[in-house]
Amino acid sequence: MLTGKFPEGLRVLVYDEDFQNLISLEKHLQYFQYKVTICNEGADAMHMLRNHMNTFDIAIIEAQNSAVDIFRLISEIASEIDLPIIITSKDDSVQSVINWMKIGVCDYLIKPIRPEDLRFIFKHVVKKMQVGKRVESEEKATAEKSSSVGDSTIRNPNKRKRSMFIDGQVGEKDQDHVRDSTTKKRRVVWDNELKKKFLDAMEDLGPEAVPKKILERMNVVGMTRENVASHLQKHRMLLNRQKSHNEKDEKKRSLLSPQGGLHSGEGGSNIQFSTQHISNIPHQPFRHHPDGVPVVVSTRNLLMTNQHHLQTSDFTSIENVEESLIFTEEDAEVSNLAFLFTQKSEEMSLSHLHEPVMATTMLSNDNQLFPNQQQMMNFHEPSILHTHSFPLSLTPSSFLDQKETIMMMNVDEGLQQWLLNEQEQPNLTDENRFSSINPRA
DNA sequence: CTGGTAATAT
DNA sequence: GATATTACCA
Repeated sequence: MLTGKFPEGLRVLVYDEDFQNLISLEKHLQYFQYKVTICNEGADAMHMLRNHMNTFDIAIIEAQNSAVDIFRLISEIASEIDLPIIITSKDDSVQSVINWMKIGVCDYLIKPIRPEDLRFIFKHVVKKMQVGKRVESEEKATAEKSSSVGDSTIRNPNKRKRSMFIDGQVGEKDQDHVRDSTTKKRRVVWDNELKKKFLDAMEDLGPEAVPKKILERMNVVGMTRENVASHLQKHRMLLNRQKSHNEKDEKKRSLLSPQGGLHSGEGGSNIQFSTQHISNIPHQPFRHHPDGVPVVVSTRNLLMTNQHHLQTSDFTSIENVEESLIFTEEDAEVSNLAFLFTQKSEEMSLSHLHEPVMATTMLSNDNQLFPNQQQMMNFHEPSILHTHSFPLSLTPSSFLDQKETIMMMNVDEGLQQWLLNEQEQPNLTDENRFSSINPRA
């Protein structure tokens, strides 16, 4: 197998910070008939690998002993896409080699690199292929096993395309270069740039926006129709979620203010309880937490019950927060409250229904929660802090008539931090995502 | 064959 | 959790 002109044309991405090194590597690789792309910017290398998924068969990347970024980059690539990676480094310590091999690079070349080191780099591509082949035959075996049971519901026998190396020769006429060095398609990472292209295409196409056309308009090397379709599916689900949230907000608003005149403009900050009002309520189920900051949260069953029915499915990610924030576990509404605090701003603003709750929290607890008065004022519209804006027709007692529920919550430091930071940094950037990955020295 | 969608796998 | 893949339907 692997006859023909292999490894001629194998596509190699080379990253090295030193331009002279880069040129030298390129020259030698080309001498061995590799198709070389050079790059001396870490960010560029990352970009190429991520956004031009099926463009390379192997990557040779310089690991400067100092650059943690590179480690992160490689870790990321190694885990996200299935590409053989060779590290080049001046560091000839065993530990360094181990560290790199542990995260999945396939080889480690000590600088200075001899041309002979480069000549056989294709072996790693071959190795990957062999692994892929083995996986495939295993798959085939299990497939046969299961089909012998007679599963007539399986319509499409697995005809997935595999590496061109497998079951055949390489380097024949129309195969000017080797594609898909690995078994699987490389995973597309929809970074901001790709998302932007996608959204631009969507906008351009308007109602015509179907995977095929989006793909054309995006014009990203290596992207497939399936990739786009998958992302489109996700994109639509996001839109739906936002839409249904808005609808829910509408419902809540109408429940909050049947007469309609309650909210004054955007955000509809409507119901507020003053600390005084709350403390005047009889039968307060106050509880005390040893080291927690006591917070009185007031809400109405009417609203929360409604929300609960509509949003139960959104409560999947709150378990941890629930424990740390809330010690009144038995009440189902606790979850609703946790929800209010844990939703990302992108998905659900803290306006509408939530503001009253937040406002209550702050009012009853402003000193502890917002040691700095300025911060508190910045967090919410000042208007909601003015309990005097409370409409006469809706006195606290009228809320009590509608079944007032008071709960104690433990607001820990994490929540406070979140409250203070959320507006400034709603999301982690791509660059920060892997900040926890570090080489063990 | 292409697109949409839901379910499931990686 | 994000993407990929698959099944199935139009």
